[in-house]
Amino acid sequence: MSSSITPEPLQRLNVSSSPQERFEEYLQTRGLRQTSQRKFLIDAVFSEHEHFDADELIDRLPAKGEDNYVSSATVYRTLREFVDAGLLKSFQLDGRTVYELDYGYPAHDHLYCTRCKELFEFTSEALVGLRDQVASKMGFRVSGHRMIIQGMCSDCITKSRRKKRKQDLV
Amino acid sequence: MSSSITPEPLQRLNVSSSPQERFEEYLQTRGLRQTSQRKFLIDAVFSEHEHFDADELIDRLPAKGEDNYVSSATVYRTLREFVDAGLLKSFQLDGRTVYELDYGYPAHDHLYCTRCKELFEFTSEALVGLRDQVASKMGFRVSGHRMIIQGMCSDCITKSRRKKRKQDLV
DNA sequence: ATTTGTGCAAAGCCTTTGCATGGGT
DNA sequence: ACCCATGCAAAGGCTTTGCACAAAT
Repeated sequence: MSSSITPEPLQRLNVSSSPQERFEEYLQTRGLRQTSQRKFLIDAVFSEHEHFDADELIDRLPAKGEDNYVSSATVYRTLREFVDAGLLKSFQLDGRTVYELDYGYPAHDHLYCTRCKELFEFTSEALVGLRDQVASKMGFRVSGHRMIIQGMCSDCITKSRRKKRKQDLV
Repeated sequence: MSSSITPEPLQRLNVSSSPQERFEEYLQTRGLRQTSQRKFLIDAVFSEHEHFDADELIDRLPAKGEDNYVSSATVYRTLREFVDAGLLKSFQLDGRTVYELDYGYPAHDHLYCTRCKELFEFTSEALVGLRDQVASKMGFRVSGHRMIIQGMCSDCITKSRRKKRKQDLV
């Protein structure tokens, strides 16, 4: 029961095909095309598993004039496709759209530190059980959920204590 | 245990002062002013307890030229103050900011029907317990949370079945 | 050859803000 | 009299879109 909460970093799951392969399949079944931009973006996105928004992604991509430059419009369009294809998940935080890897990673929820703005992940089977119990009581057919716990992470608790001590000395 | 989920409509709690009184207090302690617009808006907002966004609120307020007209800028500014004052809560849904009554109402979470776009409320003590348990494992100091269960409400399930049956007949 | 994708710039949507005027205290 | 609040219009931040050209099938 208490082991149902997993604060450890999430591991990639064993999945039969890579994100690249899965996206190819997605494109082919809909008569869409494989382009250099799409290939480049999928590699860029899956090269690290942080949370990011469109702007952050654009910042770490080649700038205009450099090789492999991709316009922002295409980045936005492609991020949507990745979500459609089940490669990424997206949600809203502080007004912007945040993306995270979905394909190949276990379902999880988030803790959000309102001081350092960092997102932490956790998994809890009990939460999913509770969700389904609530939904069934309400006659709902569940398709998903979004749980974000807001607060202050341990690092920030420490830092804010230090800061407060300093202030108290003045 | 099973009684910890409350799908029934939320009731107003007994609170010593009205939203109006509480807002007056809030304004006075900060040297802010009571204006006709603020009074009018607080009445408009607390006259029904639905979820709404700025646009929906503006739509049901008097139009430009009519009595008690309030500019959109003031509506936006005032909604923020209501949140600061603890009268309203706000959260993001599908990109827009949704407001709901907070002062005088018990804490709760939401089910969101992605078909009819309606929000339903539920309360669950177990969810709060789980939240605190997760947070403490992660060294977090909790300040709040946001849980939204997405899916299809019972009405929409019925409707979509009917629709499907019709389609099948064609 | 056909049809989708891309880049560019413009527009959209929701919300905030600068500024001059109006109104509480 | 002071200074906060309002209305207006303009600007902001993020995202989408129309269009002409480029590229994939």
